This record gives sequence, structure tokens and C-alpha cells, in this order.
Amino acid sequence: MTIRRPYRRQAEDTRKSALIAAALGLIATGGQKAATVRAIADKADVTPGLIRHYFASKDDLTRAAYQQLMEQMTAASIKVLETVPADPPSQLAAFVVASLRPPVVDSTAVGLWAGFLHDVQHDPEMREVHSTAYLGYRDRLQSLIAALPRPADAARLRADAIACNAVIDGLWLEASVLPERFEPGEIERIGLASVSAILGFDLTNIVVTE
Amino acid sequence: MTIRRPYRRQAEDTRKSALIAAALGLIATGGQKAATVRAIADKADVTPGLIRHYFASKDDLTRAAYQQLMEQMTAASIKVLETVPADPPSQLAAFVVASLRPPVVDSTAVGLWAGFLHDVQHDPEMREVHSTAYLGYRDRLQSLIAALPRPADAARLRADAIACNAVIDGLWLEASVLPERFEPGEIERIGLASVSAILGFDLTNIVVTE
DNA sequence: GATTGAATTATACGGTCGTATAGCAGCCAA
DNA sequence: TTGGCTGCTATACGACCGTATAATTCAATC
Repeated sequence: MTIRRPYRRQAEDTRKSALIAAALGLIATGGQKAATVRAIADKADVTPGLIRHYFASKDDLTRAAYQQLMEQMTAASIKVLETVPADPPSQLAAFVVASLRPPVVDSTAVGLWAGFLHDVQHDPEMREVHSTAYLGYRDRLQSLIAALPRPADAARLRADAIACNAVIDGLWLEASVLPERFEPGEIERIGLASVSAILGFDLTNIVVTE
Repeated sequence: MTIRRPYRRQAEDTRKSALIAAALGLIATGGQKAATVRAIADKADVTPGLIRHYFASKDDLTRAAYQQLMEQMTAASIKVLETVPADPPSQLAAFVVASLRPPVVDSTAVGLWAGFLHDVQHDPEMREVHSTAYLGYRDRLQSLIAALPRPADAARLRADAIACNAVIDGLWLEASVLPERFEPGEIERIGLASVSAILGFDLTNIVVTE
């Protein structure tokens, strides 16, 4: 008689979170190719069958993982606005800096982004999640720029938002791919300086607390 | 007696190029997951066995594909410098614009980038190819900035190069992921305006020909 | 402490993956 | 025309994939 693997029962949310975390970890370092059902279960310390007990399919787990990722990333940059003076320059500066710091920027961020890209491009449900998160971010950035005390027509505002978004994205990319190439705080400083230059509105002397 | 698939012999370079092109096409739209040996062979109109006749392994084909991709992308931005006036502002403007146009920017570029990311992060040989191409690009950008007739110390030069590179990368990202969201020429215009603002040196009135 | 329902494990199945190898067939040389 | 070299196809193998289903064991309830 063979011995059966012992286990302890867990709440549904606990198991789902563990499975999602395991999937995200594997996707981050090895892409979707590495996130097999068996590898995910192994990392979450359960057996493969449990995945299909909690998720209708592997795609279902993948979607849940992406949704959780997007939610926590956007939540991080939005929450920071509440902890900062309400004047437009301070709000914008805080928003920019928060987008260039952990947890938005970390060594696995780019791996996750790349791992999900093709799914986002082809799966309508994931594309919906993506659009909501991305446009939400971009609109918020544009409204923060619009609130600055400076003249700008609609066309200028659109171009400024695109440009600022691009700088932030590009710095996020560089910092995530080659984190060792930058000194602590350097990315945030360059981000603020670049946004200031693009907008013609100095944000670099605003103190952004930890 | 079964009939055997007819075929025509080809030169080694022809076959290799066809296989690489097929692999790149599949990776661009579906990621590494979609670029199976059988799918690649099918797209290149040969049978799977031929891949291992020309490449030691599938990884070998993957590396060759990435190498060719990097070479043709960097070649595109370098070649443009020869077709433009030699004065520093014109050279920089041409470089920026070339980086935001086809063939560097196209709908499949991001898919390819994402598809190769994890390999680049883990395979030393591919990481080497990546570093050579990326640093070559970045150094060239920095030297073009340094050649501008304006005062800038080393620290400022570094920060400027990082920032300009970020804007270009970010715009490349936005334009590749959501090409339909931008008007023709808009990305190039915003790129030039942003680089000008960051450097404090106007490049927007320089005519960049097709 | 016995009962019972569900959380979890165990096992199996068909399909596809990358790889290995044997043999056919196109094409050049003679 | 005909060998023969080799580009190319055909087939097979073991491993692993996602999924389906049966068997078990934990833990809450009475």
C-alpha cells in the first residue's frame, strides 16, 4: 500500500491566491511556456488536479492572474495620490515617481508584461482588462497635466500626455530590464526632469516622500 | 504505395532564411509557444525534419532568428545617418525619426520583442547579441547628443541620453501596441518635440525626408 | 466520536512537443 | 543516360502538455 500525500484544507481564496501567485512567478521568469499546470501546482505546493478544481481551465487561471496583476499595479499608483498635498504639481509629481518605483517597477515586471502580451493581443477578455487599466492610467495622467496652472490647448494636451506617458513607459522598461545600470533614485529623478522639460513646468523641486 | 511529397532543392542560405522568417512570423503573432517545429516547417513549406538538417536544435534556430532580427533593426537606424546632412542636429533628428518609423516600428515589433525577452534574460548567447545591439544603439544616441552645439557636462549627458532613449522606447511601445490610436506622423513629431524639450535644443524645424 | 460532504490527491488518456534516424528523390557530374 | 551525393521527407520515440475522472482524506457538524 502506497502512502498518499498529506494535505491541509484551505479557504478558496487562499488556494486561488496561491495558485495565481505561483503562475505569476513562473510567467515572470520563464514566460507562459514555463507556467505549465504541473509547474504551477508544484510551486503552490499542491497537486495539478487542484487547479481545475478552482479554475475551469488553465486559460481561466491565466486570465485571473492577469486581472489581479493589473489591479494591484494600478491601485499602487492611484493610492499614492491620497497621501500627498492636493495641489496639481504635487499630485503629478507623486504620480510620476510612484510609477517609477516598486511595486510598479521591479525585476519581474517586464517579464510579466512580455509573458502576457500575446494573450492580451488575442484574447478579447484579457484585452478588455488591459484597456481598462491602461486607459485609466493614461486618462489620469492627462487630467493631472491638465490641472497644472499653465496654458495648453487640447492638441497640446494630447501630445503632452502621450509624451509623458512614453517617458514613463520607457524608463520603466529600462529600469526593469537593466536595474543594475541605474543608481537608486536616478530613474525617478530623470523621470521628473523629463516630464518637467516636456511640459515646460518645473516639478523637480517638489519633495516626494517615501 | 504512398506518394511522397515533391520538393525542390534550395541553397542553404535560402532555406535558412525561409525558416528564420517563418519562425519570426510565428513568434511575432503568437509568441514562442506558437513557434513549434511543426508550425515553422509548415509556414516555410517544408517538413519538420529539415529544421534539424540546417540547425543543430530548435534553440539554435531561435538564436539565429533573434540575431538576424537585431541586425536588421540596428542596420535600419544606422543606414539613415548616411543619407542626411552631416551636421549634428540633422543627424540626431534623423536618428530619432528613423527609430519611430517602419521598419523599426511595425505592428509585429512588440510581439517579437516580447517573444524573445525571456530567452534574452536567460540564454547567455542571446544576452550577448542583445547587449551588443542595445548598447550600440544607446552609445550612438549619446554621441549624437554630445555633438550638439550646447553646454553639457558628463552627468547631464548621461541623464539626457537615458531620458531620450526612454522617450523613444516608450513611443515605440505605444505606437507598436496601439498603432490605430495615432495619426500618421504624429509619433515622429512628438518624438522630436520631446527630445528637443529634454535637451533644451530645438530639432522640430529640421526637415527629415522620407 | 461517528458521519458526511467537499477539498485534495492519484491515475489515466489523447494530443503535441522536440528529437533521432532511415530512406527516398532531386540534381549535378560524367 | 546514369551513378552518386545530399537535400529532403517519412516515421517513430519518449517526454510532457492540458484535461477528465475516480479514489481518498481531511475537517466541520451533530
